Amino acid sequence: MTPTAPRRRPTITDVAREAGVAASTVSRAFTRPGRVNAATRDHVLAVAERLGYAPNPAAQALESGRSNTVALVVPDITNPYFAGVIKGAERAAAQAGLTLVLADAQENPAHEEQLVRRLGPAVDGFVLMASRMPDPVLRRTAELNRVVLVNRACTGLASVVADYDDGTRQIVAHLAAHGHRSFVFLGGPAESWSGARRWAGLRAAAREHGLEATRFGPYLPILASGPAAADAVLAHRATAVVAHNDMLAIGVLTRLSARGVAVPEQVSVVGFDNVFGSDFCHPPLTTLAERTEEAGAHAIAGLGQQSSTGTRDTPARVLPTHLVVRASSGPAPDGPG
Amino acid sequence: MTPTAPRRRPTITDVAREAGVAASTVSRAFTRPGRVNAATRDHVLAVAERLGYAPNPAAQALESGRSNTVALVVPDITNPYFAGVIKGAERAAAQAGLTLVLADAQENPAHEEQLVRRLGPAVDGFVLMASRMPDPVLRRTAELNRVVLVNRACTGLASVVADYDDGTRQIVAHLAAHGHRSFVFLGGPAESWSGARRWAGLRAAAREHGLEATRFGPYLPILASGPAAADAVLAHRATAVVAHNDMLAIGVLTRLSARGVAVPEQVSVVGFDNVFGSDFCHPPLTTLAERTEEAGAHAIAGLGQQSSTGTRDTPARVLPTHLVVRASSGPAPDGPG
DNA sequence: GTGAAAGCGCTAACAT
DNA sequence: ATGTTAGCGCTTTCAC
Repeated sequence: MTPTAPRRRPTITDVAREAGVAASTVSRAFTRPGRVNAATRDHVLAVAERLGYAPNPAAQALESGRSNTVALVVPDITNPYFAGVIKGAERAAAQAGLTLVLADAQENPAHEEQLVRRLGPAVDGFVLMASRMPDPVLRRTAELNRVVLVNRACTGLASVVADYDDGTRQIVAHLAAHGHRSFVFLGGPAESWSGARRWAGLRAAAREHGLEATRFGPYLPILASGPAAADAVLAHRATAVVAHNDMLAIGVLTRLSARGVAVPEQVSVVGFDNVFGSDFCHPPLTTLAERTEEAGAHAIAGLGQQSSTGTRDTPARVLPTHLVVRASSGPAPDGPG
Repeated sequence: MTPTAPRRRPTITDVAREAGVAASTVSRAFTRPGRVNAATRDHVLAVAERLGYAPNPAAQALESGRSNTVALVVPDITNPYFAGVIKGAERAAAQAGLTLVLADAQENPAHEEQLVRRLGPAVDGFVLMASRMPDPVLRRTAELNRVVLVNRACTGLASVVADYDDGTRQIVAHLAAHGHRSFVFLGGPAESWSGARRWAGLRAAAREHGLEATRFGPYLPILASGPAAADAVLAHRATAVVAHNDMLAIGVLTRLSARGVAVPEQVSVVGFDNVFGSDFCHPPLTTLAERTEEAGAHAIAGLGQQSSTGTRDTPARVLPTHLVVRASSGPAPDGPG
């Protein structure tokens, strides 16, 4: 049997009364320890500690207009792809003395918009990860908030993006080197900005290398889309397939294995993201890795820059990508290799 | 080139002036739409919309003492194990009109404590997932905040826990049915509450079934601990191994495969958590699944209950577990099966 | 049905 | 070095 509701939180006034000083002195003891007599300060801090006092962030924010809190909005917090970005952002935020709150847009632009509206007044800025909001909404959002986009671009807004042009070139070069003459791209959601960039890059690189590229889809970028995607690949008699992301790629691997198709002997499979699991699926997946932690850290830094310089004219930051070659890709069945 | 800092946020006063009414009317138009003339209300809301006004949560919270925000603190937000809990909590929170913020304790009790202290005044309550804070700290925290624990118990505090007693019994029964006479438990961090519960349950069930149980470790519950753990298992000539969690189990699988040990022919492997990846690792992992989404939802509900009833005397809630049998476990090499 | 005024917890002038 | 005062944006009596 525990007591009832939590007891009232001590306020700065409680501490002041208990310590026999004015509220402003208590405030100073916390925020400008130098500007108060050492003895007084120690006494005040001791009383505060005893009472379990902690400054109310809401009140602080109201006064200063700054909450020292930034929000990171991701499309789906349970998608392992975002783990790296979150980690990187967390570390950078902690280092900058900022509290990071995470919010999940639940793959829903409307929900994302509502989230930003609700959180907006309470935070100092947003990192919008792979935002699905349309450009105009994004721009309107940026009028009232500091914003940095990650893996999404929108003219006039700061962003951090992966170098898909180079990354897709690496993928196509890898396939071409193994004697593949064509490949199939399994596309993700139509509204996905990164999906569009990936396909555009693949197509351009294919042209450079004289490969034929075909797009299938769209597929939901999840394991469960594997069977449909894999069956389409088999029907097309493709020797190589590049999936929108690793989840889809792993789903394809599972289906191919179930249908007795050998990977990479009969079909090579390549994914994007290098997510958790891509190294221990069967066979381990060849995939394009991004510097996700760096992206998260840069995004937070970009936010900080906007605060200090008072401008948001941060150039779009492009982060390198690199192909992680594992066992799921190899020589084309009819190729020279 | 975009403008400089975000423009000042419109306040309730701006809307009031623009709409030609008093601030209190604007407030009512939002919070008690019934108590204001329909025409006035529509006009006010239209003006608010045009100005892009959104109520400042900090100010609302300051006044009412309630923020309609709850915090979910997890030890490591990138650990796929927590994904289900997060999803469940999110859904329940949204349904209850609460904003859910996520915070990452970074596997660090001190950081967790600091987080709770900072966030405490700004939220209506905490869901503490697998908290690593010592009991006394937990109790002190609960004096100032509404708290619900998930997969952690502490007398006097509300909690939602998985039924490890029954779950471990399922695991041991499964191994016994396959003719195993003993197994090795690969333990996780010493301070892990669930780790302790898992081992206690396994030991008790082993006694019931006449199996011999040995504990190794502690190991960090991550993939990278696999080699050390697997080698220990081989040196012990064990026929079955139960790992603290799936990450460790998958790490073990990888090492066993590298060392040419057949699973499950030579060694059966069982994990805990049924995480993302346990179904597509090689071989797919037998593991004890928890109802994680339900746990998250119950935790939020528990918080709501504490608010409405004004008491925190929520009974500990025990959620069933079930063994997902996949290809990593089978008959003992020398057994009857 | 609507407006005026007070106050939530805190900080930043401005005294002293 | 410390106390006093005003005000951040909002809600809530209390008048009208």
